[in-house]
Amino acid sequence: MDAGDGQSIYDPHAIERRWQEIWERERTWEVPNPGEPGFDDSKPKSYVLEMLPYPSGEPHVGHLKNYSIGDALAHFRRRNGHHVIHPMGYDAFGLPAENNAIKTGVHPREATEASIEAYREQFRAWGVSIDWSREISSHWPSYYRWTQWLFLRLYERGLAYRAEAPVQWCPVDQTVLANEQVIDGRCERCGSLVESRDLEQWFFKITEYADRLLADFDLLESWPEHVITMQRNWIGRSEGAEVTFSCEELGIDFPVFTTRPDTLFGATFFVLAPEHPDLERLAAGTGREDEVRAYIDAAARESVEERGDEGREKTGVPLGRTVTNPVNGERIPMFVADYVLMEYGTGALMAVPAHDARDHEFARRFGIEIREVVAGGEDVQAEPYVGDGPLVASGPFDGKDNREAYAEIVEWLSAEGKGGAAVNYRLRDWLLSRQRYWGCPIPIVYCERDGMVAVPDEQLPVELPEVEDYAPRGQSPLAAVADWVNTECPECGGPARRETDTMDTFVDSAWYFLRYLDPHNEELPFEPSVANFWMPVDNYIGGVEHAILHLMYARFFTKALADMGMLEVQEPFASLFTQGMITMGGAKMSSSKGNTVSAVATVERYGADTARAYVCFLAPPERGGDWIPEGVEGVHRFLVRLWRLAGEVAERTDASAGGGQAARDGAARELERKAHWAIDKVTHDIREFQLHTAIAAVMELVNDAYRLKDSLYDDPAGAATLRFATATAASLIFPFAPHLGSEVYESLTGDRVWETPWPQPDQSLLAREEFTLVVQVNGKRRDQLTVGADTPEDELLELARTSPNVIRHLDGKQVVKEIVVPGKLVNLVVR
RNA sequence: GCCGGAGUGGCGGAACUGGCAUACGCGAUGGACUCAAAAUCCAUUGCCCUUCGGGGCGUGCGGGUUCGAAUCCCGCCUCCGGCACCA
Repeated sequence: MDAGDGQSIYDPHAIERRWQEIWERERTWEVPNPGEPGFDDSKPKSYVLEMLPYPSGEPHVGHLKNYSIGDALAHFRRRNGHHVIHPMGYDAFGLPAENNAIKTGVHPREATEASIEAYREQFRAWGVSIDWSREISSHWPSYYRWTQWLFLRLYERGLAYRAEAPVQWCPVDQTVLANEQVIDGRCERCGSLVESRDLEQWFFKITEYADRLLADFDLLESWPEHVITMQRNWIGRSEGAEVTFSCEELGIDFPVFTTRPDTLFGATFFVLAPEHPDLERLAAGTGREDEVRAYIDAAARESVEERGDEGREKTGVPLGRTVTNPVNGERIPMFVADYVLMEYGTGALMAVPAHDARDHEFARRFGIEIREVVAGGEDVQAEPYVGDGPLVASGPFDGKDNREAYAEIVEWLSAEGKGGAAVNYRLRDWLLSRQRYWGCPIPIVYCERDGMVAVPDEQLPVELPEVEDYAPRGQSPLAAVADWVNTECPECGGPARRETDTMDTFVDSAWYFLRYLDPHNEELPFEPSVANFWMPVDNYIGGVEHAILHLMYARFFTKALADMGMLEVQEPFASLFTQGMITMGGAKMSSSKGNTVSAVATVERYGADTARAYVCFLAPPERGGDWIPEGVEGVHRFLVRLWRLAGEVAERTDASAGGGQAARDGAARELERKAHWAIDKVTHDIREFQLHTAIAAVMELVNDAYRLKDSLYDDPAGAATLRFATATAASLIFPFAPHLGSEVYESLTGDRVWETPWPQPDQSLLAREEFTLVVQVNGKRRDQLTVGADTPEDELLELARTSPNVIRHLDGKQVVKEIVVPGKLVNLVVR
């Protein structure tokens, strides 16, 4: 370690190993639950959580960034006197491991556990301050036992149900997908075009919570506005009316949802979705059966993307039937058309071509009447008019403003029993069953006598059996495991078959943050009193890609648990921080492009401290940033500078000398002020997640120390200040470079930095003694003067007026206005 | 199409409530050290003009408010993200 000139070389690996061993041996980051030894009632709690990783291969720089941000915050909170819980786990179930198993024959458990080991090793090598006593993994029976338990609680409450529904099917992965997992009509995982199928599936009734999921945004402390907006759009609440049209020939009522009850008199046709269950009945006896059936079949064969393409021409087939418009008794023709979605509203709609673009297009194509009922458009025959105006051709409502008429028509409908106000959501129930192996088994059996029966709690977990063949065949590979599938009915003891579908992995991750709080509980998923102490998560940190799915599912579970009396909070995550993605050469990193940066290699080359500090420094953390190899060098150089400075200061100054009382002036005063400025700045910036400027502030402090150090060594007060400034730099960089921070701090103070309270700035040193007065003439800077902070306004003005540079610009003109901003500038306005 | 977000040097970016635009880092240039190089340290670095005092222009574009605008208002342009036949 000795370079021969009395200076030791910065050897990150040796330093990092040393501190990691101490933290591991002393279990430094373990935190007790209330009532356990070491728990201190007087401390506030802080739950700092990064999204748990999906273990695949080894961690990449995105993980490094995620956990570096979270760890910085965890350290900051601890040193500010909080009990900080900072746990780690693995989202271990899921398709990639299973697809890999199909390809290689390696059991998904084996591949996953090898990967978990790689992650664990990296987290240790990075020096992340994790409470390892709380580690969990979603594929452990001790974890998924409680996933199943929670499923059963939801089942009991009718929040988990089985139903046949048109679902989105991925033909490659041979499984259904949740609505949220279909991106642009393609499977989120494999990219293949998604098909529609009618299947019996398990759902969670998240729609029952739609209103609360919207309303409770108000309870959040700090979430990015755009994430809230995305969720709000996803839930897609629409207010409108339900209106019943009836087909008198067959005696069937067809309620429809509309957001425009004011245009009811303009309905000139009626459309059903191709999946509508009444189509067969409607077509029967009209002579159009074949044509209708052919259309339905064609629609079913189409991919979701093809069908959803907005640009394509409208298609449809007349049904040869009519329904009656309740407001005017008019009989209008019925059609089946694929622009109507079965999943939204009632799967049927009233078409008002004059005032809706889609209906307009369809009407033009099929030669249906386009009847204007809201005046104000140019020519509704050519272009639909969607704006406001007085009603026309609307019977008793003629001449009324359409918005006014809206309310009156809804009232009329409800008085007549023909409908009323209604709300609809874009949000669909959460389809959670998957026809795949590597997931949490659904704890249900089917008995010939008793039908669908829940597995009793004491028989949980329903363990995932071993299989030889993971290939999906349209049903779960579990269906082939005869001695697992065939079981006894818990009610009658008779023969029964197990549910062979497994759960979507998003179920596993919808509650994991609660299991961390009480990970060894064998009676319950968590003890409510313990959870109520730690919850909510104070800071949740992760990628924006989870802005909708995971976050909404976790919110839903939290609300359901609150309704069961197991939680007091309504929202799991008080503050959310979404980090931006690190790119390489401006492009997303991917192994196929060959532009990935290995976190492991970076840590091996520069040490964890450099790698961690760099990912926090390269850009504002919420924004993405491009990985620049020279930038890593720059941060490394800074850490080396701090290291060398500390070595020199430790050697040339005396720890006992100086104290804090000696009078400081000149350079010592300047450096002392800078140190307090840095404390203030870093404290503020960490709170604001401005980690890059926090690190920049420490860089400034170190730069100033370098600039001033040679003038400080000879004087005891100066030497003490230099020592203080260097130790302060170590203390402030500790959240980002914990090993170096610990090492330098200890060498200068003999103390462990993480046991040292976060420094407080001396307010009296933050106030400036003098400042640079900017003098402007007509808003243009003409001079700058260094003046005392307490200089009175009239003196500032006088200084400004007499500045030679200013006089040059005043020359003969008349000063019409003088503006003085204390502590900043003087502006003379001349004419 | 609808809903968000962002445009600042050669590059990543900074600027708390309108008050020195470009902190910090990268890159570049010059110098010191060295036989030399690397490393390190020091200096310079928005563009244009300059008699070296300084002057002009500069935060996507065009207007406006103000003593003063990167910041506020109006109208555009571009890029990124989300949703997208949701009645």
